[in-house]
Amino acid sequence: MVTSAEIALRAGVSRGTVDRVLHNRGKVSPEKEALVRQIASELGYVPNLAGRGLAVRKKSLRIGMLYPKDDRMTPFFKKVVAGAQEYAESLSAYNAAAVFLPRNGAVPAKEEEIRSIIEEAGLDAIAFDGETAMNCRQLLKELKEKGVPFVLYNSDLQIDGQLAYIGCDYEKAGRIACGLAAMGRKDKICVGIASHDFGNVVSSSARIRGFEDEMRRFPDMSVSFRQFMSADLNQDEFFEHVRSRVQEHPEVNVMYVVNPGDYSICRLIHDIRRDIAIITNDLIDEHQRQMIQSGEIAATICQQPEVQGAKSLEILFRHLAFGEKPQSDWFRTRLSIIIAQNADEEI
Amino acid sequence: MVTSAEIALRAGVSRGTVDRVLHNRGKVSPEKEALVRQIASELGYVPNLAGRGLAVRKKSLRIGMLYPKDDRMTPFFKKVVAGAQEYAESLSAYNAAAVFLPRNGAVPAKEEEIRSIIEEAGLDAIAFDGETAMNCRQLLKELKEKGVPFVLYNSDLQIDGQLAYIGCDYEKAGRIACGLAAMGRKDKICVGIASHDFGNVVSSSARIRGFEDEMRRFPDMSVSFRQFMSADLNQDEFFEHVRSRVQEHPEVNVMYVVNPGDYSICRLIHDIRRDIAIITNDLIDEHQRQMIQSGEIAATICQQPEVQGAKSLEILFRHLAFGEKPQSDWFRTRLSIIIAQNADEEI
DNA sequence: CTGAAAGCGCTAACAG
DNA sequence: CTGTTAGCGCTTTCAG
Repeated sequence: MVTSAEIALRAGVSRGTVDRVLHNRGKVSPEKEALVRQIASELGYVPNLAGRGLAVRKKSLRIGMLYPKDDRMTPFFKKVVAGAQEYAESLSAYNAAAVFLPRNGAVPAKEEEIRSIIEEAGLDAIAFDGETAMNCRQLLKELKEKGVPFVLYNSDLQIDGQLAYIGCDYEKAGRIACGLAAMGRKDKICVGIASHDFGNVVSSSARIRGFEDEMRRFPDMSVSFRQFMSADLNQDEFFEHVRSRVQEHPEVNVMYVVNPGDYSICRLIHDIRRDIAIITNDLIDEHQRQMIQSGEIAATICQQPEVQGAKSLEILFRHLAFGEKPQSDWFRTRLSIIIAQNADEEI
Repeated sequence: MVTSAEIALRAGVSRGTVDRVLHNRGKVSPEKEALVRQIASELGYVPNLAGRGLAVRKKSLRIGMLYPKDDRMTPFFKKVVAGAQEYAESLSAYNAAAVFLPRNGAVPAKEEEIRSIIEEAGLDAIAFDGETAMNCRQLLKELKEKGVPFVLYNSDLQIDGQLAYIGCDYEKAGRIACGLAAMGRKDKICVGIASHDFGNVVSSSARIRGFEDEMRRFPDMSVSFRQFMSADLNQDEFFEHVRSRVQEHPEVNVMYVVNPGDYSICRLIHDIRRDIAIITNDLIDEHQRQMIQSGEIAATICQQPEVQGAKSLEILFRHLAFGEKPQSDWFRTRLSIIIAQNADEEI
């Protein structure tokens, strides 16, 4: 392994100078700078992580993690936060810390509210979930200008300035669901789609788009109905609507239940007609796991919520601590297929 | 974060003594030992990895990685070794190194051959693939007695002495294959099983056992035929046997092709009858990936070969360097389901 | 603009 | 049996 001392020796300068060059910090004469850079690249210098890890303690870094907290969202984001929390423990070795910043997820984010939350916390970097970020565009712009690094996780936003987006490819998730819907079926495939939102949530609509796009591979597949939530419905009425749609469409043999955690809908559908294959997204609940293991739910597509939380912090920390840029501006979490026989895999 | 210096201070001893206690090294008076242990556990002491990482360089550790190398095995073990090699790069930061030790995989391992390979290499720890280990029981016993740590990877052995087994649950892989075979099918499911071995390889027979055991969930599923390799057949004759079996059994609608990399068999089957769903194990070849994406192969179950290589080295290194015992004596690699829509995922 | 030096936490060699 | 010390590679502060 080549060390910075080795480079200093060969370049006839001190380690301090090597460090200044390699971190673009302070002034160094152009000749020395060029020499150091050349020797470093010739020798293939890679800074030692253990050495850095010790030295970085002086920075006392603080990284904020925003997330929506309310009854409906909790199950999914609980797992995101759990993943972040586990990673956060490892930060104490570097004298760094994660600061968890819940916001009221029952109502849309208010930019001023978020601004005060993060200013109060005194942070070196921040992770935003996409839904929160959506209402904070001005704030994000300011962070970019001030040079405070931030990432977006779980759902993306068409802005620039973020260090990375961490999350799955929702269209692909929809395409995988479609592939599973088609698997093994020789007869006509008639799909019902139920989504417990107003049809405007980015993740759901991307999944449905992916599903319907992938349908072109399967000429015998068609969508019989789509049932969304709407403003004039309450929870029970939405359920009733799903029930009647299923009953009105006896030809339906596959239901794509788009939203996470809606296992009560799955039970409802299963109770009407046992021969409908139900495909869902995200496995976040023990009831749901049992329904997969028993066959009530045919398959589920998961998007690694824990990894989303952990990677968001990790990318920010490594950037602050070691100056690392993420390999790509999109860290794609794995989309895994869960069926009865591997439902014990991920929590 | 609590440091060993903090413990030393509170216990009124030196850091050297704390270190001796915490690593069971050298002699310490019983009272001091008890005091140090108590304070350490009260404070929840966790050694700092960065500090250790620097200090461990003095050990100059060498870890051996045995693997079979021949034309037939190469594709799978190439990926194992690639994973190990990538991890090995990170070892240079700790002044440690992995030593790769291929053996002739075309013939069964000879214990004496393996013994001389590893003695020559001068190793602190060794990773054995299960097939090699199977013929080296005496050697493993000696390693255990000498206190040289070793792990088994890819396939397990009923012995004790290894630090861990790193690999998948082959029976579970078979059960997953069965679940996929059943997915969406309402008609009778008739399965043909083809395995490019003599029916005695541990991994294949475990997969078939899992598959057939899981069949009890599906009363309408049955096995029409099983075709293995045998000593009096060459490659082409084996293929011909598979072909006639498929032709003799027009009722077959699912083929379980057990061995990795046998995509030529898959093509053969697909060419006979396009409506047979083919299920395979391990995705190790670009041809195979294309066959999944095009739908010629319906699904594949993968076992993370790269992780097997990397984790084998990691477990040994962390044991030697930091005295860590693995959390469990079986590191289970993930069994993931690959279909056309997610075939771009793992290489 | 540059070098020297201190110190992060841990381990091991060396004295006592 | 126990304390002291050097040093792993890196960053940063302090002099110059």
